[in-house]
Amino acid sequence: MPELPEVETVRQGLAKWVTGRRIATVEVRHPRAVRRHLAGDAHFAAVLAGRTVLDAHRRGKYLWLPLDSGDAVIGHLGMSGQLLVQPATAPDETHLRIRFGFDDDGPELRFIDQRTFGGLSVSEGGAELPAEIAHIARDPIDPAFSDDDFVAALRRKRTEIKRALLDQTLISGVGNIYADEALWRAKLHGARPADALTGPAARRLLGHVRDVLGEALVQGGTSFDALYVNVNGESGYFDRSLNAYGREGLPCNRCGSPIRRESFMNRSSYSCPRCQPRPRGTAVG
DNA sequence: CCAATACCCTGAGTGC
DNA sequence: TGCACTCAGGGTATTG
Repeated sequence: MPELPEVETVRQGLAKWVTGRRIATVEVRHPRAVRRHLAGDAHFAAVLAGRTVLDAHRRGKYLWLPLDSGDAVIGHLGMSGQLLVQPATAPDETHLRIRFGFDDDGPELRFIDQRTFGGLSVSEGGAELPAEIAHIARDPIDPAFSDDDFVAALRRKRTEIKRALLDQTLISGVGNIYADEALWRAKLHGARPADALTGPAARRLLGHVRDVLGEALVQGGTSFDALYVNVNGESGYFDRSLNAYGREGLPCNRCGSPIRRESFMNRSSYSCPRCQPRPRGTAVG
C-alpha cells in the first residue's frame, strides 16, 4: 500500500529514468486508468505525444511529471498501482493500464494497477503545481512544512487523532500503516480527540510521524505482497521494522502485551492495549 | 463550513 | 471443486 515512502521511492526512480525523455506514444489499455479527462483516452494520448518530461515531483501520495508544454502528467498509485520502467520487449503485465513509449526507443514507462484505485491524468498548465492537487498539504519531510501550523491545525480538529493523521489536507503522505506506527511510537490511541492533545504532545506525535516516514524511506518503503515495488520492480523491506501494523496477537515490542486490532473507518487499526489505552468513555470497536 | 460516511475495484483468503 | 463472503484502503462525492 503505497504511502509517502513508497511514492517517494517511485518518484526518485521516475526522475532518474524518465527525465529528459520525449514521449512518442501513449497507449491507454483501461479507460478507468485515465482520470478527469473528459475529452477521452485518445485526446489524453494525443496531448502527451511529443512532449518531453522535465522532472518528477511529488505532493503527498501524488506524483506529477512537468512537461515542456507547461502541462503535467499527474499520477496516483491508489491501493495497488505501480509505475514500472520496462524494456519494450518485456511481456505485458496482467493489469497493464497505460503504456508510454519514448522516441529514444529506450525502456517504456508502464502504469499497472490491479484494483484501479489509482490513475493518471493531465493537468493543463500544471507543471509548477497542478491545481488538481493544490489542496493536498505538504508532507512532514518537505522542508517547507510548518510544524507550528500543523500543530495548531491538528488541535483545532474536532475529530480523532488517527482520522486527522489520515487527512491529506492537514498533513500528507500518511496512510493507515504509518499512522498506526506513529501512534504506537507516541503511545497514543488513535481514538483520542485531536483537540484534547496538548501542544507538546502534538509536537511529539509529529516527530514520530516524521521519524517513521523517514526511516521507511531509507529502506525503500514497505512491502507485504509485492504489489508495491519501485520502478525497477524491487520491494522495500520496512515491513520488517513494523511495531503495530498487521501484528494482531503478536507481543508488543515494548511491553509484550498482544497487539490488538480494532475496526475503524472500514479498515483496521493496530495498537498496544497497554501502551496505548483507549480514551476514557469509548467503547472497543 | 466541517465531519462522517459511501463508494469505487479485484484478487487472495476462508468457511462450508 | 466451487461458491459466497470478507478483507485490503486512498481519495472523492455525497450526506448529515
